[in-house]
Amino acid sequence: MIQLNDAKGISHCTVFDSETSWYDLLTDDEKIVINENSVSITFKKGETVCKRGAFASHIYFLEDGLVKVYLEEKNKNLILMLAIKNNLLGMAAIFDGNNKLPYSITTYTDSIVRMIDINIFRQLLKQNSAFSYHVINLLNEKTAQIYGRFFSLTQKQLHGRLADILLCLSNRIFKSTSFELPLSRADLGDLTGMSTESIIRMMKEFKDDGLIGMHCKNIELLDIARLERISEFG
Amino acid sequence: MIQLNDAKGISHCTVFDSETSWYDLLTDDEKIVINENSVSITFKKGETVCKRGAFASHIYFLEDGLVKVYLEEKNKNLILMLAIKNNLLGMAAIFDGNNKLPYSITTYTDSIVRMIDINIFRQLLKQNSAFSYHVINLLNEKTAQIYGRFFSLTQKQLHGRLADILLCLSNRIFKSTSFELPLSRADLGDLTGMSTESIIRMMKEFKDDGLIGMHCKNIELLDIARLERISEFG
DNA sequence: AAAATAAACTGATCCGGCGCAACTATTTTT
DNA sequence: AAAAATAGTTGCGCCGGATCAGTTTATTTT
Repeated sequence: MIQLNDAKGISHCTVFDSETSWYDLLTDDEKIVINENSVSITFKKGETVCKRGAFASHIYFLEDGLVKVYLEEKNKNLILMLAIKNNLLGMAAIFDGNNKLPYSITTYTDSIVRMIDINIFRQLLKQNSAFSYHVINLLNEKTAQIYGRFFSLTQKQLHGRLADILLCLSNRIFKSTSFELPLSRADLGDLTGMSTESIIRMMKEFKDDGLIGMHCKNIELLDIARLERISEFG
Repeated sequence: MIQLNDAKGISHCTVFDSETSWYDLLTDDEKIVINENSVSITFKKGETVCKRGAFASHIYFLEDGLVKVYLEEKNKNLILMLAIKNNLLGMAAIFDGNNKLPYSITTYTDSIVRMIDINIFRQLLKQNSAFSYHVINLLNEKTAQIYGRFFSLTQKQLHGRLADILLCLSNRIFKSTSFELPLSRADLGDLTGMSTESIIRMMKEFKDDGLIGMHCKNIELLDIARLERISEFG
C-alpha cells in the first residue's frame, strides 16, 4: 500500500495505482457473471471513453493504457486524476443521485478498457462484502489523494505545484526519473491549475536552475531533493 | 437523494447531509456490538475532535452540531467540508496505508459525537454487505461533492466562489435564505480559498449590489437568481 | 466596568500569474 | 511535398487578489 500523506507535508499526487486485484475477491460464479456482462474495448490514443453528464451504464476497468479523468466546462478544464492500468474507474456513479457520470475520461495512449455493466457491479457489491470492503478501500485511497491535490492546487503557488506534478509523474506513473511525456503542455496546465504559458515558463525556469533536464517531451528529474523542498515550501 | 452535479454546471457544495440511516441496516446483534463499542462525547463550540496525522482509532458519527473537516499546514488552511448532524466522519482512515487520520475536525457549535471503534466498524463492513454498500454510496456522494468544490476553487474567481459558498450554506446547512453564521470571516476564507480581507471586501460588494443583506453574522440572500448566475459564470 | 483579546473592516501597495499577440516548430492532412 | 492545423515558445501589459499596516468593533476575561 502506498503512503499518501506523509508526516512532512500534504503531498500532491494524481495517479491511482492499485496492486491488489478486486477480481480475485469474487467467487467463481461471480467471476463468470462479470465475464458474461462485460466487454473489453480498445481505445486509440486521444479517444474519449466517456463524457460527464451521460448516463452511467458501466464501470470501467482499465486493463492497459493511460487515461485522464477530468471535468470540463466552457473553456475551463481540470484533470481530477490520471489512471494507469488495473484501475477501476467510474465508480463515483454507482449511486449518484441521478446516475450521471460526474466526469469525463480520455486516453493518452492506446488503452484497453473492460466495460462492466453497472447493475451487475452493484449486485456484486451488495452480495459480496469482501469485494465491497475492498472497493471501500479503493475509494478511500482516491479520496485521500484528491485531498492532497486539492490542498496543493489551492494553497501552493506555481513552483510548488509544478514540483508536485513532476514528482508524481516520476514516482507513480513512469517509475523512473526520466520519461517521455504523453501529455501536452496544456494538459499539464489542466493538471496543475495553471495556464499553458505558465507551465512552459516554469519548466524552463526549472531547467535553467538544473532541477530538470528537458528536450521536448523528454523529461529527466535531476535534483529530486530540491524538487521535494520546492514542493513542501510552495 | 440530493442532486450534486446538475446539467447547468459544476456546483460547489461543501456540506454533507445524509437522510438515510446506516444504523438501520445493521442486524440487532450488530447494533448491540456498535452500542457496546462506542461512546457519545459532547464537544463545546470550537473544540477539536481529532487532528490530522493522529492514529485513527475511531469513526466519528456526528449526532448533533456543526463541524469543519479541514487540512492545516504552516499558516495554510483548507476546509474540505462542513458536516451537520447524522454524518459519518473519519471513514477515509478505514484503510489508509498507515492508519493515520487524513484531516482534522473542529466544532463550530456545541456538538455530540459518537465515537465508534474503528476495528468494530471495519468488522461490520466486512460482514454486512448491505451496510458496506450504503457506506460506498456515502463515500461516492462525498467524492462527487469534493470534485465540484475542487473545480470551483481552482477554476472560478472570487465572485463565483463566494456565490457558491453562500448558496451552499443557505441550501444545505441552514435550509433558509437567512441565517446566522457560526463561521468567522477567516473560516469563510479557508472554505473558499481566499484571504479574510478578500472575503470581507467581496461580501461588502455583494451587499452594496443588493445580492445579500448583512448585519455582522446575520446573512440574508436577497437575489438567489443572480447569485446562481454569478456562481455559474465564475 | 475596565482591560485584554480577538474578530471585523479599510486603504494602500505590490506582484504572481493570466491573457494576448506574434512567432516557431512539429505533426497531420491532402 | 506542400498546406494546414496543432503544439510549443516568448515577450509584454495588466489586473485579481494577497499582503501589510492600521483602525474599529465585538467578545472575553478579570
